[in-house]
Amino acid sequence: MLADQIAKLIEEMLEEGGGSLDLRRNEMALRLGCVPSQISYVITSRFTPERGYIIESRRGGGGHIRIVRKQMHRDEYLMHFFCAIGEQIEENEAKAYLRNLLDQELITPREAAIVGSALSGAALQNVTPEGRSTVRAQIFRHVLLSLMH
Amino acid sequence: MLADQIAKLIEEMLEEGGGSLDLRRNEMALRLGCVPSQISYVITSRFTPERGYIIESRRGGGGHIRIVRKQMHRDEYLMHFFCAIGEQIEENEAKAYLRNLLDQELITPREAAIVGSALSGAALQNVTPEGRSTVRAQIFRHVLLSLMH
DNA sequence: TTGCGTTTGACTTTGTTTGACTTTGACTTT
DNA sequence: AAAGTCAAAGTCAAACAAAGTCAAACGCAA
Repeated sequence: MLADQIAKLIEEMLEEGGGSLDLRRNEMALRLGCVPSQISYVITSRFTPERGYIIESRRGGGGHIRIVRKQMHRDEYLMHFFCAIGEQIEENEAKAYLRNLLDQELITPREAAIVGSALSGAALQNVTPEGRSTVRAQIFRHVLLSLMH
Repeated sequence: MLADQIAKLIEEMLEEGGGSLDLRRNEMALRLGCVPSQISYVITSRFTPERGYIIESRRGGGGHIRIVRKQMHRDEYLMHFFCAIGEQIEENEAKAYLRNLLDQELITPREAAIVGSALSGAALQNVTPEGRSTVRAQIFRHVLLSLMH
């Protein structure tokens, strides 16, 4: 299958690039004889943050797509929290998790304060009360993902 | 890419000028083999006030462009951002501010990543698109407040 | 035969490069 | 001084060069 070939190629390139790579979408598509958005598809479906990849890109002349593989050693711990949070989370529950992360020395006190304030009811006052804990969970999970990178 | 080369050169010159520099647009364009307005483009797209630069210039014979990197003091700087953010802020804009905070060493790269992900469109996907930039601004401002303490 | 992952291509958005034209300022000439 | 000249920088829109988005079509396995 096309998508698999592309994924394989990207993996090879990642391998030889020591875990990171810059690619030009159009060029690669041309090389493989496929449509450029196919490359995007493969990247968004296979090289997701959940699977340990960071993607960044730039459009316009001289644009590119950068893929970085983050070595997962003990990020499983963070993943544990990630899963534990679920779809919704209350402020005090979030605070408890943060304390926990702090205890495990997975974040610094300053970082805990930053995240705590981002998740506070005050910061989310413009979100409807019903939506708040969902939004809070979403933000928290993204923060955890960013810690894995 | 041309624009990147120019930006790099300007940064080097800024460095060696201790944070400020005078340049002659035409001369520089000639040196780099590009059209003069390309220099203007780089300056307006990369050395913006938002990223902490002040630009002044004079036309006519003996004209020049002066670029100054401004450094403020911690809380002043944070307060500046706090005000600059206003009621709403787009993701791109927020990223630019974060880069700036990082440059000023008011936050660490890890903290920038954390806040960046908390403010990302993905983290706020459960907020209505219309409300998103308002919520983002609110969160960002609270994070800044937490940095002042 | 339905549903999910895949493939495609039209369209959008973002970023860059160029060049024609305008404005400004210093200097020179009347 | 006023007017003219020329050497800057400024402005702006068009052309170009990417990547992103999205929905429709496709195809296979349950």
